[in-house]
Amino acid sequence: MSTHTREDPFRRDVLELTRAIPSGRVTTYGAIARSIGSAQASRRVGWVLNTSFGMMPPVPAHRVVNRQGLLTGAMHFPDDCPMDASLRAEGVEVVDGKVLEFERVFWDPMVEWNMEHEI
DNA sequence: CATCTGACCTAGT
DNA sequence: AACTAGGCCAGAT
Repeated sequence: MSTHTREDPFRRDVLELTRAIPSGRVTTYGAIARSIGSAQASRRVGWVLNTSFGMMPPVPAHRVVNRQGLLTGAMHFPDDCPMDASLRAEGVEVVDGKVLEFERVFWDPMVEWNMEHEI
């Protein structure tokens, strides 16, 4: 079974956790990776999200940015649904491809997701 | 088949 | 502060 199927635990966890990010908040590739027990695999998180367009239920991949709050994945979004516009529509301020007040907007899955799920 | 690339990050120098 | 190396691993070359 190849690793890009629904069966892959890493992939499954990335999608599940990303769906848990509240509207108006953002988290990071590294935070997701750490939270699902693959601390070094932040690059893979991006790869999984890149395959998540059009999935049902939807995956709010625009809520995942890099550690500095930069919208490093922006170029992979469709022109009619750009990453920065999607964030602004949720009340997240973005200037020059960067989330303003990143520390305030940051949603930490280690705190807000794992604890809730008693991991 | 080998090597490089990338929606990244940490640790070490 | 500015590097570098290493780790992850699917696709592309």
